[in-house]
Amino acid sequence: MAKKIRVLVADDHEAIRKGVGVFLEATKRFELVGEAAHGQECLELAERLHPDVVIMDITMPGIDGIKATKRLVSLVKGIQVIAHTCHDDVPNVFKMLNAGASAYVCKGEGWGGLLRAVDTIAEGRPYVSPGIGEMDIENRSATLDRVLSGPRHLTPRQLAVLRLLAQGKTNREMADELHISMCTIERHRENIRSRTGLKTVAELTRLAAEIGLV
Amino acid sequence: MAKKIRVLVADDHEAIRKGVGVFLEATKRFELVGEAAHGQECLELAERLHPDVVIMDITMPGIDGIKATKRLVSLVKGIQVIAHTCHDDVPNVFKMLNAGASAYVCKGEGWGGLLRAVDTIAEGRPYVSPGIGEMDIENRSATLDRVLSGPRHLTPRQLAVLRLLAQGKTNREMADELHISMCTIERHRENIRSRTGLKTVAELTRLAAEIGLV
DNA sequence: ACAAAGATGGGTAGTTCCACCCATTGACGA
DNA sequence: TCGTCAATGGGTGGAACTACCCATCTTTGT
Repeated sequence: MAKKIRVLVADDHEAIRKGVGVFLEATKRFELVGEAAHGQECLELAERLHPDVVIMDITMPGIDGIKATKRLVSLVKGIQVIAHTCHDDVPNVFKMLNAGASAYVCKGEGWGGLLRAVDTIAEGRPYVSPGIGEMDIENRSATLDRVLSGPRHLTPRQLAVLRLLAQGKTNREMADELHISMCTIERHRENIRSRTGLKTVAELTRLAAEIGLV
Repeated sequence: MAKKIRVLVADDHEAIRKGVGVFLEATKRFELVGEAAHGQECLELAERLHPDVVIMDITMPGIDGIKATKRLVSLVKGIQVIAHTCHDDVPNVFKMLNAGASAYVCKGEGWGGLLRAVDTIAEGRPYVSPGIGEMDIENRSATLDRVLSGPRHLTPRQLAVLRLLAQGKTNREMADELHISMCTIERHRENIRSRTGLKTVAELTRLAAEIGLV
């Protein structure tokens, strides 16, 4: 077997870090080179240790996983980031992938998910846990590409509004649920319309269904 | 082999009748006992010849296939009706099945579909061409049952409006497409709302998707 | 023959949404 | 630093939809 893959784990829960560490060592294929409890520590360790892969949580005190990922990919050449969190909603998946992560593994998937993720990105392909919005990063449709990347992509906030809209919520209900004013909801809907070219609720609902928001 | 199954064909296109006839005779399992070009002729022949199975088109001059089926099943004891048409929309499927048809075969399926239909209904089970709204008459969901049967079922016209609604059409566009006034469209939507309990376009769109209308 | 149900058409008042316009704030990258 | 973009909040006029009311006509089943 070739040289072990050097891994850095960033998670604010010690139990998770230790668990991942035990798993990694048990496979004999990985080497745990460091642990970080927050984004700042993660950046420092990564710069000093130059790991091959960083397993990154999203919710961490201070610099969160999304910001840390953005900085990591421009800071450490060739580093691979695996998002490993319990947030299984689509907006967070894409925030992490857009930030530069190569994989997204739901904690609920267990250790096997991490192993598959590492294997997959080692082949240069992105990986997303099965069951997240029924979406496969490799088989995503042209619609998915159009909506979630490129110049006319939808922002996370817009996706959140689209999801609520597809659930049948009115502007008033969406405003209450997102704790913002109705004016802002209409603004988001306006932007969604101009970017997707779809104006009726029915069309937007089917779009939401296509990309796995409902 | 047991006695041949006696078949009556009702279709306003002669080419279809002859084609079905040739196919039936070729199998050595069926006997073509008569041909009808419209509903009235079909009823008369069926009453006189007492066939085992009637292969019935929907669009026929005078008495159409749906009316003819309703009368046939109460007129000729134990007769089986196979709907055989090019209308592959769900409302027509259910109109025929509710009228008393035992099977629904799309003409696009070819002769093999008819053969499978006869085999299936010979075992006492209903048959519907695969690919029609992705719906299996045996595995239909609770939603499908609720919407298409019972005291709160949707009428064919209401299903038509629901389908157009789910496609993103406005009331005016639906009115033009169905050649009725906007007032009637609103009336249908009102009835759909009261029967399903769903009031937003998003909810109705998802319902339409569930039952295979889109 | 009669009742029930479906389909058709109309009116009116109120609510919601659409399509434009305007602005400020914060974060990020060139 | 400066420009861009996302997110926030606001206004205004018109279009669309909702929730009620009313009716006639046909078909269907009893």
